[in-house]
Amino acid sequence: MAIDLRLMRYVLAVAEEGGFQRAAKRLVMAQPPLSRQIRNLERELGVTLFERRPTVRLTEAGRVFVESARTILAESDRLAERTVLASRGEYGTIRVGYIYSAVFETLPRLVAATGRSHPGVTVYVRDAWTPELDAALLADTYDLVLSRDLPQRPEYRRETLRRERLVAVVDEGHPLVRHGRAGLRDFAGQRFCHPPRHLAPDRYHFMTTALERTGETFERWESPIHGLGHLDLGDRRSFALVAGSAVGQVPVGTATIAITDDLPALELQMVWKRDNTSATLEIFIDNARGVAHREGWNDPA
Amino acid sequence: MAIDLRLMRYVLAVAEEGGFQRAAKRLVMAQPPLSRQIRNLERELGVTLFERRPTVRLTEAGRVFVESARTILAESDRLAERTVLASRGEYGTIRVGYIYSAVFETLPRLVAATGRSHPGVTVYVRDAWTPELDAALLADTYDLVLSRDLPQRPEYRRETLRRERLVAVVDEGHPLVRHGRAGLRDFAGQRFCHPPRHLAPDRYHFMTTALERTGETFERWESPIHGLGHLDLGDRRSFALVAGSAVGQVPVGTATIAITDDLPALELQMVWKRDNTSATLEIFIDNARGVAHREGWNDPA
DNA sequence: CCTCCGGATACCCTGCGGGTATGGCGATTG
DNA sequence: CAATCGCCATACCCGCAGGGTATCCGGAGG
Repeated sequence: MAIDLRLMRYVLAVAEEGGFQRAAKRLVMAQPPLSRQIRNLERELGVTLFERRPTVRLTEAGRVFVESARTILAESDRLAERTVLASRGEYGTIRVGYIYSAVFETLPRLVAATGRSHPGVTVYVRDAWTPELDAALLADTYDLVLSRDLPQRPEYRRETLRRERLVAVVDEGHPLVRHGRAGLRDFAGQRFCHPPRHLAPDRYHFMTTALERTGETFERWESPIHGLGHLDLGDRRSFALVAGSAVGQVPVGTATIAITDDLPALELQMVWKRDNTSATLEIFIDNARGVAHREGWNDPA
Repeated sequence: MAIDLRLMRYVLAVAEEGGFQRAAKRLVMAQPPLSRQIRNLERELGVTLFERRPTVRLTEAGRVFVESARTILAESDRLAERTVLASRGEYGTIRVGYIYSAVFETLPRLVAATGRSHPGVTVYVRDAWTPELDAALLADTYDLVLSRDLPQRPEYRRETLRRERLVAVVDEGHPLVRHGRAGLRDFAGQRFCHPPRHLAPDRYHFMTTALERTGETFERWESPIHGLGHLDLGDRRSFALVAGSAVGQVPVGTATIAITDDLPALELQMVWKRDNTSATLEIFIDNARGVAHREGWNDPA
């Protein structure tokens, strides 16, 4: 015979009530079977858990038993609760991969909203570049990905989460800063800084065609490192282009300038696999839709 | 009905074997009752734990259940084991208070020996001065105390653990260092540094009488702080007196000099309360006796 | 010495958990 | 496409673990 939760409850009741009769009352049962159960347990373990005379008190071994039993019982109580929550997707983990530019404002909002409405949901987040996100999503390493130009695949479902205008990031001493806004051609001849080209080819294409359409020429500089390396501008004739949600979040020493050109908006998309049936994922997606709606993420700003 | 450990084992078996028949086999039972138990559980929770067609697989909720169930089962397995160990004193906590001078060598040896022979025993240690140790022992805050001159009380049992000669601690540039040994009168006129007098009155008395018996006079300096403050000697005409086990353990910049006077040995005693029936305490005491015997702690060195 | 309180013992009985036989559904194969 | 096989579900039976009632016993208090 193995020790089961019932026996733990019995021992706990006797320990806490300090007597078999009171404990039996609390357990809504008669005293003799309770006494017998505990005696059987003691015989099986070969250990006395209670001194009974002159008064019922825990032995040292009893104290150890009670201590462990308490945590086990507490954990088992939560087991049922958690399982029910999990069936509705309200308990569990969702793994979200995202491109760097989502870290400024979009991702934190989503995580915060999910955490507030569903405290049992853990959102695991990790940044990466587009090719890595694609591979991870395919391999089911992530449940959902926030990206701009993930390849089209039949097994993917995608939804546009946010539309953003471009803004330029420049050194705070840059001559255009005081206007606050500028056209791309105002940057003619200056140095365009961008992230490693092979890590975000579509994005690179989007930006270079925008620059070419101005008819002007630009110097170029490709940052060798991931992340926000291309924002380390270094002088007053360099500029980078990022999504509008970065405004107010760029590194110290830099400033943002709104771009007035009539360009198609940058789209940030949520992408997940059609066959991913996780209810937690559903909840996260619904939440994201709600946030996008409330915050007006569909009108480029 | 509540979820009990048996059900957790069932779910776990089905999850790990990937089928009801194999799981039943592992559980040494027939398949139908197993299926029924799990279906009842699912009904009670109002949650499906397994997809059964086309193949038996865990649902999201099932994964959460299994995850929690694993830790609960592991913990319950340990419960019985720990309880049995505890009945022999081999699992539990013992709280040991000690005076600073035991920290050099004596206490670590005892803790290490106990940890090696009884991995389930946690030794909680705390240093303090004699009056504090006395109060804590009386109040059952500690189970055992290592001290030199605790008051005699009828409820205490005590045993001498170690006899030690005095050694002097001096700055490493002190003129007597190169001899390695000296009589107390060789320190005549120098500054005797000692811990706060009211915190170890008997020790203070022991040392001052030893100094007075030389017929010489000494300057005195009472450190205002606890701990090893009185070993912060500062010049080459100061000395402190400590128990011999401190040799090789004193702060950098200081050195020890053996004292050749024929003085009564310093006794380090274990003291505990007669009515403390903790089996863990017994084990610790037996261990300490063993270490003292093996290390020859009874002949002053 | 008696009483009373509380745990232990003796004995009964019910229902839960497990067994056997069999049905049903989906996938695989000639 | 039919037949077969694998595997889980259903139906029904049974034994015993666990709970109930009645009673005994030991120690503390008056």
